[in-house]
Amino acid sequence: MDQLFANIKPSNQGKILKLLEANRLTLPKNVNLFTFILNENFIGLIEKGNIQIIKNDYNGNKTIIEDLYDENIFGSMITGISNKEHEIITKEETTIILIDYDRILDLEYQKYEYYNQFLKNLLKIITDKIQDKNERIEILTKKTIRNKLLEYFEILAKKRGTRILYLPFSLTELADYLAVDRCAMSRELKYLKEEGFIKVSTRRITLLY
Amino acid sequence: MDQLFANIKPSNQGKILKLLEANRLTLPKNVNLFTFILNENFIGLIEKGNIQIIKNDYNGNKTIIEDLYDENIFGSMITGISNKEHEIITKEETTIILIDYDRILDLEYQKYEYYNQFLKNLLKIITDKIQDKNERIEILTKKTIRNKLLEYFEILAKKRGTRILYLPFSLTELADYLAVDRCAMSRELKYLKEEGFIKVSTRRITLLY
DNA sequence: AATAAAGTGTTGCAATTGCAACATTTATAA
DNA sequence: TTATAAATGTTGCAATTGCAACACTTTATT
Repeated sequence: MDQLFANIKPSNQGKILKLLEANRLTLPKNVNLFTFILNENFIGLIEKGNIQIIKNDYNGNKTIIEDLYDENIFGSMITGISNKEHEIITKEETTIILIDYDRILDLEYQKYEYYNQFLKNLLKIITDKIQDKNERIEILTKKTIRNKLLEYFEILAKKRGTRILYLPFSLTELADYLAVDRCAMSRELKYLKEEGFIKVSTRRITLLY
Repeated sequence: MDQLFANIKPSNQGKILKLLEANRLTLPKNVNLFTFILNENFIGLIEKGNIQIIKNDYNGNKTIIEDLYDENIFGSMITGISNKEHEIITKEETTIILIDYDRILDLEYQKYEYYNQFLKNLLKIITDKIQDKNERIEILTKKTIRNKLLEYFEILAKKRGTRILYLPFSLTELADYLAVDRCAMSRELKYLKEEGFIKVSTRRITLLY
């Protein structure tokens, strides 16, 4: 909520949600959000919890497109997801706010001064999201598994400000994120360990370089 | 201009540009925009021309991050580019409008009713850009050169509504975009031709499946 | 606590890819 | 027009990767 409603008084936050006919949902673990989303274009805002946006292609390959936590945002327009090819899965109990995107772009709200601020906040959240995409592209662009891993670690280290990294997901999911074979990645991690570049214990990775 | 100023009267368009202290520049072919951009955070809007945003990594690998034409938008916040690692190169004579991004997010403009529309237009442009990123990720996620090519062709075909495709850039640049070795890609294109999947003549590719 | 399910580690092998080196064609500029 | 640069095509070979099959460990669930 923080980001989307930054510089908007709490009393006006409720008004915006009403104007937009937003719905708040709390869902248990392991459900597909598309069961609950009926609009074509929507924005979802995670109040608390964790969801993953997953694409299954015709080869049976599964790709994690996004892995999202509190205050993150997702949606058909933003993420380019559709219920035909994608799943939005809650990884734990999650509370989301659903907004009809078409209402956001509707002109009639412009008379509310706080709505302008709302749009700016939305803009900020979305540009942050583009940064994430760029990082992912940066990683996927590397030609070897080793370089993908190192780039990923580097980005994570910069974000967290430490070289002791706690992976936000399992190694299986990491392989999906990097779009490489899990076994091949496991092998490469072993080499990196043997060559003294990293130390690994469960999901904690220490960068030694 | 069209997209960014959709539903804004021409007279107000000029006012917005003035409010934002926007600069219009016309640049010759093959110059690096960073020579002209001094702000930390900026948005560039292409009125006419073609630019590429290129990243050079420490291995000397060059990656085309974006290939942009008329009415497209780019910028530090949107594209995550910085003059340390990136080049913004004009591929032909190009006219751009440069806007200080920080001014856009500044609150004092909210009293102008057309400014709200401007923000909404910006939002739309940016969400479109996310779609592009998603497509790129979709492609990079494929594990073989063949599948990357086919995914790329498929996306292009859907966009253009035809299975006769004119590539928007050279094969060398396409290899960069797909993040694969040019020679290996050339070989794979040959196989695709031999197996009757595609026909190629210069930059025209016909999908036969 | 027992059982099931999910995640991890390992490795041989075949397929795919990057790299390098070079020939040829096409585009650009003097 | 000619020289120059850029783009494209080709191919052997070594490096990297995906795949498959399996053992083992950790995490959930009843």
